[in-house]
Amino acid sequence: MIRVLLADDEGMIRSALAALLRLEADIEIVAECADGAEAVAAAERLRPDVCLLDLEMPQLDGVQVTERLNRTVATRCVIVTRHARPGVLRRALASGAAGFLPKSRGADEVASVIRRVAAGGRYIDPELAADALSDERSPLTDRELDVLRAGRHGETTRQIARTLSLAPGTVRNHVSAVLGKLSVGTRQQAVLLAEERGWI
Amino acid sequence: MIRVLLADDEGMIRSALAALLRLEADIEIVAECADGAEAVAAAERLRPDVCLLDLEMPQLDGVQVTERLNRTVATRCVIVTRHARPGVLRRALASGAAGFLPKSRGADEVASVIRRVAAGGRYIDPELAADALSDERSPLTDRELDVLRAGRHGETTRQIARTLSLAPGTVRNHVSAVLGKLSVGTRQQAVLLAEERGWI
DNA sequence: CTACGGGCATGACACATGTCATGGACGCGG
DNA sequence: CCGCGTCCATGACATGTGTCATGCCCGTAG
Repeated sequence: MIRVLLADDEGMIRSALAALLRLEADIEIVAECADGAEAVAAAERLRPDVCLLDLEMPQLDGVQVTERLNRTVATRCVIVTRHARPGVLRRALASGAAGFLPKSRGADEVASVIRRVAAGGRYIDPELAADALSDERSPLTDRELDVLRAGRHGETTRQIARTLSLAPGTVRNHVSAVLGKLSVGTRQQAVLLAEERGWI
Repeated sequence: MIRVLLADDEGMIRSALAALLRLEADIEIVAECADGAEAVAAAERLRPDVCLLDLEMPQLDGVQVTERLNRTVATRCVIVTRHARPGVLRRALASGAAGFLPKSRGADEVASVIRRVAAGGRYIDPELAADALSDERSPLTDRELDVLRAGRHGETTRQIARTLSLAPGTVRNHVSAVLGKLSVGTRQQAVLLAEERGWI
């Protein structure tokens, strides 16, 4: 019997997957969690064999949950996400995830991925793995990413400067470098692109 | 037997719901669609009793699909969405939807909503309906919303002006009015807020 | 009719933003 | 050691953006 923890902030998909997985004879759902913090707590208490984690969750995202659990519990994590990009996959694997499944795939694949991972194997969505091989890593420097993150929600230059303890001019310079590298004209477009590609 | 069309661009939730609904004795899934255009075409061909439509879809969103179908086919539409806000609910009802269900609700409610709607009733998520009664309508004028939409992805003032055939100064004026009404400092924050509330 | 108010459009002005050239810190290979 | 390249930080300058006062159009109340 494979003991599975399920975490997804979207109630409908969480309960739908739970209902489907309960139909499988060899799978037992031991917990359903709505956010990352809850998932960590439940996993440490219940020690499931496999954790199926949504990437986008409040408190802690799937990658952060995987990082924590890899330190404390002998469980294998599968990360599931809407936005499946090479950059996201890279982050997921770096965190120690044993599996990566885009939500564009059918629900019927979930059970087989869980079985494979529980047996000690890994599962990476094949199509996405191919993309990730043709490696297009972020051309941005660490500092440039910092600035982009700090300005993600339309914060003004001055606010970003204060957040990072920089002169406003420096922030503008970094932003300018980013715009040049990404060939876009405004911050907001740069943010959208970087989010799209999983760089921030 | 209730004949149901299912449309959602996210494969996993679409197939999961389909699998669950197939377990219901009185429900038959006659089509699964991955975008709005496909949903319209299938609905016009198959004439299902109920259409379960995701709001966020490529091509046509759930509201647009509902509008079209209400002109051509005798079917009842239920709109399902992640971002359940009063503004979104209002748009959905205006388009003629018979039901509105946030994705935060459990998958087990879906079947009962379908039955109720198929029987000629309506279903509105109770919690959200309460919010919508404490009517917080958009304080923005039509033109201001146009400008906001045109600048949604970080377009420059000049581009927005060209899109709407306006002088750049006019665009700036509308933007300024929006920022004032929403009490925010930048366009991007205004866009985020308006998207949040379902105004654009 | 006329006065009034709201939405739309515009231009002038102050300020924030993006661009550019420059300099310092650090690591690497000749 | 020295030159080279990269990243980070900064200030001056041009351009774009937000604010404001103004005028037009139109529907409505007096």
